[in-house]
Amino acid sequence: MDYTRGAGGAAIGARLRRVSEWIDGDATRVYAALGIDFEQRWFGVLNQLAQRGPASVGELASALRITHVSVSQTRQSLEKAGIVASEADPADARRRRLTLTEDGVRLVERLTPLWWAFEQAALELNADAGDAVATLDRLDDALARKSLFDRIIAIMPSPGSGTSAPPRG
Amino acid sequence: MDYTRGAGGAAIGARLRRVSEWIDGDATRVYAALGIDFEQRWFGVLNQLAQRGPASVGELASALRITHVSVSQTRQSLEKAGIVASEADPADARRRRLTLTEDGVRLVERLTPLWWAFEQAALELNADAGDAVATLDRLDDALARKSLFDRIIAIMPSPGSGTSAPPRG
DNA sequence: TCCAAATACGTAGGCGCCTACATATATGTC
DNA sequence: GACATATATGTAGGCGCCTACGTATTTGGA
Repeated sequence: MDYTRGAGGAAIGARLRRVSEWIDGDATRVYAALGIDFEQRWFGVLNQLAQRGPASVGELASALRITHVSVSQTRQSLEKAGIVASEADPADARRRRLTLTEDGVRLVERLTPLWWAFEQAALELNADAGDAVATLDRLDDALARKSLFDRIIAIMPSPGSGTSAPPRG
Repeated sequence: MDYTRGAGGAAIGARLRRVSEWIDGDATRVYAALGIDFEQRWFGVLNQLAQRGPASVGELASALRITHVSVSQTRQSLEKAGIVASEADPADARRRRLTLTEDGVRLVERLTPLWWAFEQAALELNADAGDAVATLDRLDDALARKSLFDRIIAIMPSPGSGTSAPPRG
C-alpha cells in the first residue's frame, strides 16, 4: 500500500515531508480543538523569545536554522496578532529587535501546559519509534558533513561541472 | 546554535520539515545542475506509473499516501509537460486513467541512472545516519497506531471534548 | 574621506503539500 | 426507476518553508 518504502532514495525527501505534514496537521488540530488561535510557524520564534529574551531576525533564523525570510514573515504575522513587538536596534539600524508583548507573555503562559503535553506525546512517540530524535540528530549531522547534492554528484556516472551546493549553516 | 534539538516535542514537526526542505532543495539543485527540466513532486506519480503501469488518481494517492488533490495537481502539471496522458475510465467515468506518454517513457529512461545515483547517495546517507529509513518506517507505524493528536489529547490535563483526529489512510 | 563590499532585512513569487468545498458519476434501497 | 448516499476527481485558497532579488545601513580599505 505504501510504495514509498520500496522507492528508496529518491523518495526519502517526500517521506520526511509527509511525516512532517502529519505532525504539523495534528498539532494544528490540537490548537483548533482547544479553541486557541495559534499558528504552527509561530512556535519557534515565540519559544526562542520566551526562553532567551529579545533577539534580532537574523539571530532567530540562525538559532532555528531556517532562512531570515521565513523569520521575517513570521514576525509580521506575530506583530499583527499583537504577540510580538519590534524596534530598530539603536546600535545598528539594520537590525530589528523583537520582544514579546504583554499579550505575548500571557499567551506563552497559557500555552506552556499544552507544550508540556506535546513534549510528553513526543517522548511517547519517540519511544514507540525507537528514538527517532537521535536519528534526526544523526541525519542533521550527516547532511552538515556532506550535503545530499555533493553525495549525488560524486556518485553520478558523468559528474558534469564542478558546481556544488551552497552551505546550509 | 541549533536550538531545535533542545526544544523537544513541539519542534519535531519543524525539524522533519526542515530536513525534508534540505533534501528536496538539493534534489532540485541536482536536476538544475544537469539541465533537466524536472519537478520534485513529479517523482512519485512518474515512478509509480513506470513501475506498475496505468493507474487512477485515487490509486496513486493511496500508493503514495498523499491526498488525491495533490495527485490531481501533479497530474495537471505532468500533462502540461507532455509526460503523462489521461482519459476517462470506460468502466467508470468518475475515474481518470493516467498513462505515460512516449515522451514520458523516454524521460524515465533518461532519469533512471540519475535515480540510481540518488539511491546510492541515500544509502550512503542512511548508513551515515544509522539507518534513518528504518526509523522513518517505525515513525510511520507508530503514528498509524495512534496519531499525535490522540496522544496529545490523552495527555492533556483537561482533555476537553471527545473529538479525535481523522484517520490518515 | 569616499566608495565598494559586506551585512541585515524586506518583497515577490514559487513549491509541494494540505483542508474545505463543489461537481460528476455510480450504487443501493424503496 | 427515482433518489439519497457513496465515491472519484476537481477548484480555491492556505501553510510554512524556500530562492531570487531589492533596499538600507555599516564597515573597511585606497
